Amino acid sequence: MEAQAQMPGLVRGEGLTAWRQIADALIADIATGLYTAGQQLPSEAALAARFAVNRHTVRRALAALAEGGLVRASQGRGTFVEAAPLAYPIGPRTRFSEIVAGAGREAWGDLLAAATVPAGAEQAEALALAPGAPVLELLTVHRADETPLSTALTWLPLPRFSGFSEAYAARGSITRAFAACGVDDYTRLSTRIRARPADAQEAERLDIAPGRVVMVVSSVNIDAAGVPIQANRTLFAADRVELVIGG
Amino acid sequence: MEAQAQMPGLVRGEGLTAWRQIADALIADIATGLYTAGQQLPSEAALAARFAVNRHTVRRALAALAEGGLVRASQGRGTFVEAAPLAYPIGPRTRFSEIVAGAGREAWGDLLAAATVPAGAEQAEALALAPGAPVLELLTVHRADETPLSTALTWLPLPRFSGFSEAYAARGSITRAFAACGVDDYTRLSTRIRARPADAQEAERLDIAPGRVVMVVSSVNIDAAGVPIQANRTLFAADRVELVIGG
DNA sequence: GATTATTTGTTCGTATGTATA
DNA sequence: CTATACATACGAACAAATAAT
Repeated sequence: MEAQAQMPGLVRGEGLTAWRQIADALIADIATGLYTAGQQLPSEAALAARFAVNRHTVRRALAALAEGGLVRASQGRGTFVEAAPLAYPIGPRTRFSEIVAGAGREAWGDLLAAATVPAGAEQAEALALAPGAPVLELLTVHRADETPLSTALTWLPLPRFSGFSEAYAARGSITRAFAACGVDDYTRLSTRIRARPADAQEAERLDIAPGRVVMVVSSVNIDAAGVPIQANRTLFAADRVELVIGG
Repeated sequence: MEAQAQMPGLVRGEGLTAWRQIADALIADIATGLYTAGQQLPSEAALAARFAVNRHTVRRALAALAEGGLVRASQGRGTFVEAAPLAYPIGPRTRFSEIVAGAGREAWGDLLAAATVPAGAEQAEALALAPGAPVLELLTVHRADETPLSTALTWLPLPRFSGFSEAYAARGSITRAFAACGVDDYTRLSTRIRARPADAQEAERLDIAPGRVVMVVSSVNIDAAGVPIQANRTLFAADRVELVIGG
């Protein structure tokens, strides 16, 4: 055993594991701004050389950072510093597009699928419909500057919102699609929040690793007359969003 | 093809998939109390026989229930009904003891540790103190009928709340401890919600497996005069609690 | 479009130290 | 004291995705 102290600050055999010290060093580098949000870290090979350890040891340290949502690895591209989580106010007038735009980022929603389905028990109750009544089900992904923040399943009562899919696909915003359907204003009636690991499909839609945590926000929106117009189950990537109430 | 309608209510080839109908039937069974929390469901084979479908179809239905947190499968043991999460309203007058009591369960908070520490940057800002000013730091666990629902780190400005630890330990409630310190009313100023896996210590305090998801709720409480009296970081076991806003 | 280089992801194998039964 | 399990670390090779040529 020799040549163990080639990297300043990396002390071997003193209780602190090598990967933990490397992780701390990288955390400090990010905190001090040496690496900034969106920036690519040096390759695993380069970091292994810098700290004079095996590439596996660097990978263990990077895994710890990824666990905390600080960085994200992308096969074939590199490892990148994640942006600080976006503060997402939840209230009676929650609007994804306005929140993202207010943070200086560009908002867009992609329509992945649309189908007419009979309302399940939960959706029927939320929308005050008979169970089995036809509703429009939309699967969407919502991005801020190309980064997916959330994915949602949305149910809309159907005779009324038959043209919603096309309006949403063209405008990329629930608010604007509602406006195109004659709904100028709407408010949030109720919100319920849970959290759990993402399954494989959800993870792919949000561009996160399977098993990472998502916050599940179930809500109901009503129009100015108090009629329920939208039941919603939105999954937020917990690493990228912080829900804010009041304040 | 024959013998496809042995189970009442299961209609094939009518838009509703078989697995969706089976899922709805099981949801109804759980809702009506046929299967109760903690109880083991019939085996997949038994359910396949009951609905006259292949076991794969039952598995698809059970996967949908597990997705929603209604049941949990355990390899080699069986599939069990999960306890319904406690609806936990988050608002300006959030009181743990009242919420739990309102659900017909007994609330109690245990004080695990108390210490006088210098305020960190975050706590100092929340409490409008100078960084490093002495604050009382409490580590608590909150139970409903012996089941831990949450664990919290609480910071209180110190000249004012020197007797808080003893008051809390004796009364098992933040609200009652505040009353003992002369604070008759307080309201929640702001709330921020994140979610992540629990580490080993947190998991032990909440009596959950390490890595299970916790919702991290950071809040600030103010007294009737608008003075910040408490900064708080509460971890909820995501399987046991559903946060509710408005409605 | 095809090729090549770069980068992360995965899986072997080996060795060592540490905590536990 | 021994045996077992687990975590840590190094080495090598290959697979898979991406970017540049």
